[in-house]
Amino acid sequence: MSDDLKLDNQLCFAVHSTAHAIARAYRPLLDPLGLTYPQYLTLLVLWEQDDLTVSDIGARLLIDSGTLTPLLKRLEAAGYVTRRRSDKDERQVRVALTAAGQALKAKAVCIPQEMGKAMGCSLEEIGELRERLNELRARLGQVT
Amino acid sequence: MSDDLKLDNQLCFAVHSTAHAIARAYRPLLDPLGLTYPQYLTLLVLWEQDDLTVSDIGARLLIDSGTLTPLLKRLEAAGYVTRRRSDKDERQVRVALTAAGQALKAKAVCIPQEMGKAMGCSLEEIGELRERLNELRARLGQVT
DNA sequence: AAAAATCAAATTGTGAGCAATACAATTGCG
DNA sequence: CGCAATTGTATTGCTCACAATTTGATTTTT
Repeated sequence: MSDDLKLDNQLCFAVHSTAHAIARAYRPLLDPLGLTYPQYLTLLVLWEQDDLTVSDIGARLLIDSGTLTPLLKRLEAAGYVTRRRSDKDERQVRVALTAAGQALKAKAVCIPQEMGKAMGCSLEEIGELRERLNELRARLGQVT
Repeated sequence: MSDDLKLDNQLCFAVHSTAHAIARAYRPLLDPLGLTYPQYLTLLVLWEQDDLTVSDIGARLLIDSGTLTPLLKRLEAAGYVTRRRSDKDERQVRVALTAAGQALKAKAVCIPQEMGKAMGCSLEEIGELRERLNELRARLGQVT
């Protein structure tokens, strides 16, 4: 009898459950900012480069417009971003940070350190693990 | 200027996006069985040990009953499991595989090999990565 | 034995996530 | 130029995830 179907032998479950554990660990840090974890990831993208189209953000986060559109509308409702059609190409919606959205970055800078503490491992360990996961994701093929 | 908030420096994003990539990679394998990825994980638990309560399954998968109850109802509607109140403690709902649910295991045995191919790494690599993720998840603290 | 505390599941409400589809704008080709 | 194909976003419908609350059963306390 093979153990291939045992839950504890599945890499997929290790990744899956760790992703959930991470999202849960972020919650107490993000609640005070009124952000969910995917909203935080979206702002990370915009803090790095402002004024992007919906598909730019989707390409960065590897999610599609069906997920992003309602999420961006909630960020807009919260006053952190603006959404307006591009003049050049009216199919595109450009997403830009508001002053409040930019200001939020200052409150967020401490989050990576907090998470680093919660993860309780060295920077080398983190970097090593991150690289392995990125390789794995790349091998699993690109989206869309 | 610190790079702490750069998306590509975040371990959390590597885990998060790899988890999604894995779920997407499973889809073509699970679609023919009429299963979603979380439903597949649930059946992995039951194939290992049948006749568990909802909380037993939740403890194994690290998810709560609010997620599990509707998922189990869908598995019941698909004819793969039965749900009935325990005689001893009527607060508990015992979940058991039907004949169809047990039979499905035979069709699922090839899935881990298929995924192994898609991931394209050795068994040692997989085991190593799995261990590191499990340690990380443990450090992030237990649920509930 | 009755009341209180505890516990298990289900329910409700919000926020994702994706496939499929729709629709308008743009591009490309004859 | 004109039409078809493509592109970018939005919409719909289904599933998953969790917090908070509710319902009902069991155990503990008095």
